[in-house]
Amino acid sequence: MSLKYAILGFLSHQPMTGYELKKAFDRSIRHFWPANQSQIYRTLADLTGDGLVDMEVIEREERLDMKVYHVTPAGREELVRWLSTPLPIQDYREPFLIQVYFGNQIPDEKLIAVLEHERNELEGLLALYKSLYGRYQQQLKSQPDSRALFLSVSTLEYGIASNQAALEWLKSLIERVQSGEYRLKDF
Amino acid sequence: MSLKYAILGFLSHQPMTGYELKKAFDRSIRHFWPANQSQIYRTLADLTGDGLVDMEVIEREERLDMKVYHVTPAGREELVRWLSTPLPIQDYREPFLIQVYFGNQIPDEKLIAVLEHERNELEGLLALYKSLYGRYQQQLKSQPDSRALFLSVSTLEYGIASNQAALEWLKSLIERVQSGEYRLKDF
DNA sequence: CTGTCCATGTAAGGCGTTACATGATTGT
DNA sequence: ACAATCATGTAACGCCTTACATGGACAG
Repeated sequence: MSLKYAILGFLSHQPMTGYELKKAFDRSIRHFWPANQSQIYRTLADLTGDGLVDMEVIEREERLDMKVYHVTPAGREELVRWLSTPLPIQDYREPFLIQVYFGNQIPDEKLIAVLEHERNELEGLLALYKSLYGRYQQQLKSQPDSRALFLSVSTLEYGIASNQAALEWLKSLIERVQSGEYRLKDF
Repeated sequence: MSLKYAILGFLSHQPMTGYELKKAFDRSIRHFWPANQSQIYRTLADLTGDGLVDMEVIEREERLDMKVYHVTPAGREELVRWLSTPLPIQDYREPFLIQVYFGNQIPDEKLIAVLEHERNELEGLLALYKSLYGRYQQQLKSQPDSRALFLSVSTLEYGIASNQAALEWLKSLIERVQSGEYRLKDF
C-alpha cells in the first residue's frame, strides 16, 4: 500500500488537510501515483488509527471545521523504513498493448486509427511533462544544491524518458504497419 | 475490463481450458497484462453468462472433467469492436518513484541501495525480454509476411524500448546522486 | 514417496473508482 | 444568479491478489 507512504511523505513536509493533500497529489505525483479524494480521506483515517498521523480539528466560525493532519514520530520512522526498503518490481498493465497484440483481427485502417490515437495521447502527455520540467530547470538553477528538489524533479525525467521511448516505438510501428514491411528492430 | 478481451483474443486463436489460458497469459502477455488463475476462471464464468463464450465439458475416464471454452459469434464481434476502439490513456502507478520523490528523507547510502536494487531488477527484465525477442526475430525471418506474429512481437519491442530508457535514466540518476551534482537533463 | 503437472474452483480481503451528499465563500 | 473553490465525507461496486481446497497422473 504505497498511497499510505505518499501521504506520510507529503505530511512530513508540512501538516495539511485532506483537501490540500489531494491538491498536492495532483500538482506533483499524479504522473506516477494518481489518488482520488475518497481514497485520501479513507487512508487518512487508517493512518490515524495506526498512530502514524495525528489529527487536529480547527474550528472556524461560520465555516465547516477543518482537520489538519500531521505525522507522528512513529509515522516518520515508518516512512523512513519504507523509503529504505527495496521493492519488488511492479506489475505493469497496459490495455493498449492488448489491442496491438491481437491487432491482426482488425484491418489496417482501424488498427492505424487506434495507433494514431495513442500517439496523440502520448504526444500530449510528453508536451505536458516537458513544460513542467522546463519550469523546474529554472528553479533548480537558483538552488543548485537542493537534493530534495532534484530528486522530486527527477521523477519527471523518468516520465519523459520512458514515454519518449514509447512514442518513438509507436511511430515506427505505425510506419511498419502502413508499409506492410514487418521487420523487427535490432537492440 | 481488459482481461475479458485478452481472453477473447486467446480463445479466438483456439478453444482452450482455463488452465491452458493461464499458461498462454504467462507465456505471452504477462509483461503487459499479468493475470492469475482465479481471475481467469471468474472471468470465463462472466463471459459465458454474457454469451460471449461457450463451454464444452469433456468427460475423461479416470480424470476430472475438462471445460473447453470457445468464442461465440457475439464474442468475436465484441472483440473486434473493442480492438477498434481507442482507449483513454492509462493511469500509471510506480511505487518506486514515490521512493525517489521523497528520497531526500533518507541518506545517500540507503537511497543508492534502493536505486541499485531497482537497477538490477530492470537489467534482469531487459535481459529476459531481449532473449525472448531474439527468438522471435528468427521466427519472423521464416515467415516475413506474418502480420499476426509481427504485431504480437512488437509489444515486446515496446517493453524493451521503454525499460531501456528507464534504465538509462536510472543509471544517470545514480551517478548524479553519488557525485552530488544535481543537474537536470536537457530534452 | 515426494513433488510437480494437470485442472478445477471458492473465500476473503485490499485497493481503487464513481457517484452521491452537504454547505459556506468567492469570483464573474 | 451561477459556477468554482474550499472542505468534509459515505456508499456501492469492481478488479485483483492471496490463500485455501481437491484430486488424479507421472517422473525421479
